[in-house]
Amino acid sequence: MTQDVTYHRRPLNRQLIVAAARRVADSDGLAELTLRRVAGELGTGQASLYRHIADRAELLGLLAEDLATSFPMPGRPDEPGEPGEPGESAEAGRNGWAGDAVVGQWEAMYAYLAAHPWGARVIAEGSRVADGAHSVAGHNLALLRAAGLDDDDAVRAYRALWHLLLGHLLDQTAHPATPGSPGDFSWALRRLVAGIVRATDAPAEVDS
Amino acid sequence: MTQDVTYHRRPLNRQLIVAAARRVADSDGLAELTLRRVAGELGTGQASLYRHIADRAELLGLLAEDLATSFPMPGRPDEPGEPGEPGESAEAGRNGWAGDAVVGQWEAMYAYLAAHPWGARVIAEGSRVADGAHSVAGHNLALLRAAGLDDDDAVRAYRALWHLLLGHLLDQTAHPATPGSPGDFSWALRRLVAGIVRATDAPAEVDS
DNA sequence: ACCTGAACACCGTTCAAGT
DNA sequence: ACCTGAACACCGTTCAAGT
Repeated sequence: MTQDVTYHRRPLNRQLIVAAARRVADSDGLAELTLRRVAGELGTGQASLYRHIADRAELLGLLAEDLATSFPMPGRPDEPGEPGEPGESAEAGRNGWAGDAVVGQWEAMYAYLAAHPWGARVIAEGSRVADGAHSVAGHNLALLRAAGLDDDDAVRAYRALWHLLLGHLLDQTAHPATPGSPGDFSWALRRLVAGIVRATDAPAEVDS
Repeated sequence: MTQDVTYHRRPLNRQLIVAAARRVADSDGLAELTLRRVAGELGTGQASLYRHIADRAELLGLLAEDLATSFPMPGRPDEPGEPGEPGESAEAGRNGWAGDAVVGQWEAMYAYLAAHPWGARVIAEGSRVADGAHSVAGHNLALLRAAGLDDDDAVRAYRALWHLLLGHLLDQTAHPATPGSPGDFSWALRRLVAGIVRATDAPAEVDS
């Protein structure tokens, strides 16, 4: 029982490279994520990495995809969400307002990405939208359609929510000492969702 | 007609360095903005720059501040806004809805920053919020208070609008080929402003 | 006193030489 | 056939040597 996992050598596939890169980014930040460092983490030379990845940009893209595949979806049964307090997230979507599920989903995404400060930057810089984000994108579009949006508006709303999240996270990692940021995103998120959802079912309220 | 301006040499103050950096960023992008390139643009050695700036991060900060000082404020008299079509921006704020002025202001800011793709990145990465942004920040807070928000909510709303703008611009520069992005920001902006403004004066509407 | 060419310590990437 | 040490072309930054 000396070891079984931590002594990965030989095969050196993309999985191992991405895992090592994620380890470096989580522990020491994106600035320390150099190919030399990743190669050293795997006990190999830096040139060996180029047999499995095209360049550093592709590695960052794989990292973004790796992160995106495990986005939380607290509304769904088999998804973890926040392990500590599932009550708050589960409550969203049961109440009357159609936007609650959307708010809960994006608060979970915020908490998830806030735990990986490099994530927002990698996704923002990624030349391609992570394909692994398809499942969470589909889930979000379904939530938005359930709130009364048509297909076009659901896509626009998804992008708007994503941009708000991205801007908040990037500003946060750049200025970590700013006061009251955790609640700030929640405040903004609820206003944006309110503006989106009310715009679709409000016309009857306003016109009559 | 040989030249009269383009031949700056000798003094080499911060102003000239920032202007040269801005020229490089505008023409060739942020990736080409190296200290060697800026020094070459000014006809001097790269080491000479360090007598006027501490390091590259400070230069980017000065660049962000330079950009922030000339943010458009279309509602105010002596501010340029969009030189081509002042009618659209001036119209905002005259109509009944209190959010129109806010929407017009942020659409002008979007147009301004979209013309300088490096701007959003430089501001996002800047270790300090550009001090030159104080005037536009004050203007925005005034507009938000005029829309009925108290001081705390005005600050939160300003941050939320800024994050939405930042996320939109960064996503746009990363994926330039995305369809329908110009209208997308306007769509999201109007929903966010609606959610912010209605949340303050809506209670009377909902309760009664 | 002030400026700056050359050097230093990195980085991503490539390639000829190893097995 | 597959891997990799050493080299290449950059980068930001520093410093001793110039004027």
